[in-house]
Amino acid sequence: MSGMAQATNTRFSVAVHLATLLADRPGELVDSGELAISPATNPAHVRRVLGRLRAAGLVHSVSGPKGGWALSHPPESLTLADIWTAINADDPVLGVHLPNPSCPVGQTVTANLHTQDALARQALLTTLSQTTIATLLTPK
Amino acid sequence: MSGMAQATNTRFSVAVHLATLLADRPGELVDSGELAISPATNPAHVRRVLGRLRAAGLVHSVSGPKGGWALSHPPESLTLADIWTAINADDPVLGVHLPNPSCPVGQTVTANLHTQDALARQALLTTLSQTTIATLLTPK
DNA sequence: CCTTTCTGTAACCACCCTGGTTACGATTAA
DNA sequence: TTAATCGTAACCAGGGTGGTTACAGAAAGG
Repeated sequence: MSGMAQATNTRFSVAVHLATLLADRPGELVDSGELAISPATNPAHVRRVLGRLRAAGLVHSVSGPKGGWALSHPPESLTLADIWTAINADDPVLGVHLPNPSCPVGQTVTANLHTQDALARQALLTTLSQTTIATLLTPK
Repeated sequence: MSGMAQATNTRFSVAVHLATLLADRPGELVDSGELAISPATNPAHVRRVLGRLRAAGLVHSVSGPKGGWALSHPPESLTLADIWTAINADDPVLGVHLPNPSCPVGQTVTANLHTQDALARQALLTTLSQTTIATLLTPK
C-alpha cells in the first residue's frame, strides 16, 4: 500500500481558516493563541500548520513578546492552490496500491492509475487556484 | 473534526484494478481468490470492495461452485468516475474542520470551504469521467 | 441428499495517521 | 532579567485501513 495526501485530516481546512484570519488583520502580528480560537484548535497545532505555510513562503513569524504571524503577500495573490500545495506537497490525491510484481497486468494498471492521479491533482489545483483568500474575506 | 473521502486508503485503486481484470475476461465469472492475486490483496477484501461496486450496479456476483464476479456493463461505458462514486459515495474530498461555533468568521470560512469541496469533487469527477475501463485495457 | 465451492459479512487485529496536550529550549521586547 | 512567544519534540487517545479468520447461506454436481 502507498500513502496518500488526505487522511482524515483537516490541515488544509485549518490552514485556509488561519490565512483568512491573518488577511483580516493586515499589518499586525497575530499570535498562535489567538489564532487557535476561531478554528477551535490549540496554539501548538496552529504553529505546526502555519509552519508549513512559512516553509512555502506564504507567511512569516516573529518570536518573542509582541511576536506572532502575518501573511507575506497580499491576500488577493494568495490562492487556495498555494495553500493546498504548501500543506500537501506532492502527496498523491487518489492513492495507488502496490500490485503483485509478478503480474504484468498489475504494472500497467497501476501505471495508468498514477497518470490518473497526476490528472486529478492538476484538476484539483486548477479549481483551487480560482479562489483567493481575499475572496473568502468578502464572500458572495 | 469531520470525516473525509480519502484516508490512507487504496480502495478506489483496487476497485479500478479489479474492474480491469473483469473487463479482460468478458462473459466469465471470476472468483475472489483469483481476483486477489494481481492487486496483491486477499479474497475477503476483494469481496468487500466489489460489494460496493455491486451496490452501485456496476458488477454482479454469483454464489456457489463456478460462481464469481463479472461486469454488468460493457467496459467502454464504465468510467473511473462511476467507480469513484461507487467507492466514495458523497464523502468530502478536501475535509473541513469544525470551527468555534461562537465565532461568526469561522462559520463563513467553513461555509466557503464546503463550497470549495463541492467544486473540487466536481472537478475530480469530470477528470475521472474521461477515462473508461476499456481505455485502461488497451493503453497508449 | 450430501459434499464442495463459492459469496456475504462480521469480528478481531496490528499498523499508521491525526490532532490534542505538555514540555522545554531559543528568541526577543521591555 | 523577566516574560512572552515561537519551534519542535514527545506522548497519547481515537479512528481509519486492510489482513486474517471464521462461519452461515447459496448453489452446482454427483
